[in-house]
Amino acid sequence: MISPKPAPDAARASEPKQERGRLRVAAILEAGVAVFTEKGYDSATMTEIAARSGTAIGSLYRFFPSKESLADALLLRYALHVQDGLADMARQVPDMTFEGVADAFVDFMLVLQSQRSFAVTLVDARGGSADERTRFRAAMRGGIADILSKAIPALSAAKAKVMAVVLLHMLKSVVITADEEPAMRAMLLAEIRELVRTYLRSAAGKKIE
Amino acid sequence: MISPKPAPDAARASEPKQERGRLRVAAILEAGVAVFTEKGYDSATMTEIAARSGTAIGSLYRFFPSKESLADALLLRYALHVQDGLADMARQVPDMTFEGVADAFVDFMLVLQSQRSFAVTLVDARGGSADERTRFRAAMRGGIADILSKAIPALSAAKAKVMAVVLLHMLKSVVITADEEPAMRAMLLAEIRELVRTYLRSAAGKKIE
Amino acid sequence: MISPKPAPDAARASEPKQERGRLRVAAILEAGVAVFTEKGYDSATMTEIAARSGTAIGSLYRFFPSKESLADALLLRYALHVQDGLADMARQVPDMTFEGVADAFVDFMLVLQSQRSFAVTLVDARGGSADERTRFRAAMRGGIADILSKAIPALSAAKAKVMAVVLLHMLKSVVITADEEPAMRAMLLAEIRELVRTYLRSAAGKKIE
Amino acid sequence: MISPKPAPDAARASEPKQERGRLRVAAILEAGVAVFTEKGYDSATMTEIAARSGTAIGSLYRFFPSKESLADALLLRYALHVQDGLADMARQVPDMTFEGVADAFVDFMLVLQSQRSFAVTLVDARGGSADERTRFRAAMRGGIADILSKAIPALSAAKAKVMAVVLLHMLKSVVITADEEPAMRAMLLAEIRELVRTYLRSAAGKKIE
DNA sequence: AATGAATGAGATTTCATTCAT
DNA sequence: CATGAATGAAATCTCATTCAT
Repeated sequence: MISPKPAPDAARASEPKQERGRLRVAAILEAGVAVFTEKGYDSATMTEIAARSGTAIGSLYRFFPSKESLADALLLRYALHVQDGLADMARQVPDMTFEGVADAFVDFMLVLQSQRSFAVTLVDARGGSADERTRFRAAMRGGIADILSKAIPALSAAKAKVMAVVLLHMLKSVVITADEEPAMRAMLLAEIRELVRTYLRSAAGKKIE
Repeated sequence: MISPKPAPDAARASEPKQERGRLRVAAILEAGVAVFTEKGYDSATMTEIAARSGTAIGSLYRFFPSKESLADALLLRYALHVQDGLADMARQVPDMTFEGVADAFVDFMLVLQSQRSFAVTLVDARGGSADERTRFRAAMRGGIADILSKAIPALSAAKAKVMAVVLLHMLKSVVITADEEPAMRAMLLAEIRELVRTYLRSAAGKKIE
Repeated sequence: MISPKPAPDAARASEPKQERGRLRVAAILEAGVAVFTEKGYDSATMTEIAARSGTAIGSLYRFFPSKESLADALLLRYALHVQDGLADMARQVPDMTFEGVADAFVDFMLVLQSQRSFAVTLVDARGGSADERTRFRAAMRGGIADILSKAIPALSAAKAKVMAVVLLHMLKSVVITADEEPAMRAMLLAEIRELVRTYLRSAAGKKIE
Repeated sequence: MISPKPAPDAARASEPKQERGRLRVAAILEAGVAVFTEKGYDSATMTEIAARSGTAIGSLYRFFPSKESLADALLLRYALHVQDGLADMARQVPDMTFEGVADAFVDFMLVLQSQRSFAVTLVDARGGSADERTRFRAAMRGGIADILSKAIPALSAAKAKVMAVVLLHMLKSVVITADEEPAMRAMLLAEIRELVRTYLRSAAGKKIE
């Protein structure tokens, strides 16, 4: 993340260039999301990403010196976005019931996926460097474990971590329901929602009582 | 990497008519599983599969006239194997408790995955023809729904189908635990096992009481 | 050797936008003429055309995204050239005798063939798309019929068309004489010239007297 | 041409084998004609020829050790057939008018082509060895020149040879008309027939009077 | 002798990446 | 800096021909 604040009254001479660059990068990232999502990492081509973002291939490579680096950047951006969301959620947990937390998890995935489901593609397939993928996974798990700890104070750190992994996997199914027929999808979401509630409840029950 | 489109072709060009041919095909299938698992569908290359199975590239194409046909054949073989396993399980359900059924599901996935986890790769990514993938998914869902219906007779067919989808997704996490460190893996498996039990129990409870 | 089917594509992927590109394309076209002429469509290889034009194979495919598209482009270029020549000839017909017209036809073929005799190869064999070949043939026939109508005004349109087909075929022999020994070739050309004259004369005579 | 006459009362023990071989070869030749005609020399595959003739690929190679040798054999067989026909024609020439001879030429091509038009493919393209092709052409030219000499006794040998080349080329158009629509084809054949008559007549006139 | 499995050079085509303009 | 032409390794697939059974 490049800090976006120049001195407010600095000379504007070089500003437009930077501004243009930022727009260009944004366009590339959007195109990258679109193409990776549609085609998968391997079948996506840098040429198409360049074309869709209205960028010359040479310019694309100026900003992202390799296909992998572009995937990494997308993953990072997505990770930050997810972390934000999870942090928000963590702050609201104290005022929520188990059911509320469970629903919040499912809703959170629904929001994410409506924005970009490509993360599944990139994280679960081989997009980007293994490092970046690992980091991303760790961040998500950490965020979820944190929320779980807050929602169920009796939980040990270890248990929270284990539950986070399982919960994260369960939540992925939310994204996958997008491929189902609408009627089926509705039933699936209801079922998943119920299962997450059950999961949290039972975890709390076991530990608490 | 988009491959030059092959005409839609049968899963297999010609059944081998000699013993030699059968051995060759077996070797190719094993190598196919290995390479698809390691690299994913797109990144796997026919050249590598040929090399690993000690087969000349031309011979590989004699039996599997396209990359897609090889993926389809693997998927089909795996599907048959899974169906067998689920059918076996269905027969034993009458004598089992909920806990027993839940454990059987998890154990079943453990057995499968120790054999070949590539199905996840091939089914969830873009391996093989969409048809074959759809058929495979339907078969798995059907088999699981069947077992659920037998284990919880009060279940409606529709509810069983929905649960099968959710359960199948949960069980996939069993395969994925293979990437975790041994200690973590053990804890995850225990957790998943418990969750599956909880899921079955709550489904039964809701319908029954 | 059947090539993996390409999607039907435009004759040219992208017009070159720089001077360099234009030179490259010219070099490729020349090499294409040479190789197609020597080897025929099927036996000609893109690799050889690239090598002979001093072009990397990837660059060749940048301009002509398939072997067929290259053949089509060559055919089109040749067709335009031929149409020009026939149009020129049509303009001069009013001032010519039958003998003059006959000789002009033969000379026209001699000029064409000294430039590139590959068209016979590409049109009569299976070069390029069937569409392009058909269009080419129609253009040639039309041009010749036009001249015949002008040279022999009494000719019906239908008769002119039939004669054009026959005449065109006869004129092809001019190209083929290139393979004969010089002495033989001279005699053949004289003979063909005489035959074409006879043909025109007899067509005129029949209709006129 | 293998002489087909064994001693009439020789032991029959080995006969069936030879007989089988002859049938096999005949089947291969027919399949060869069909496939070469449909696909052209390059695109025809030995595998398809083997399949269509009900022969194992290994057996095909026992009789014809290369694709070229098969093409040569076909060409040779065709040449003999053509020579026979031309020899027949030569014998009948003394009793014929110019018009009769001209028509006989055209009819002869019609008969040939209805049998196998593949010769054009094989001779004009690159099928078989250059040697065989040259020999074939020479034979046809010789046969035609011979007939011309008989039909027009005043013709010098050299002139007959030249005329044979031109005439042969003209006659090829008969074969090519097969691709035209029926109505057009009829008109073309009539036109060609007339042109051949005119050619012979003018040749006779010039030399005689 | 017959069969068909096996071979591997070579063809077309793609695409990440570099580099001249 | 931007542009897009150029590069070439590598992938998929074919087929004439050989060789083990």
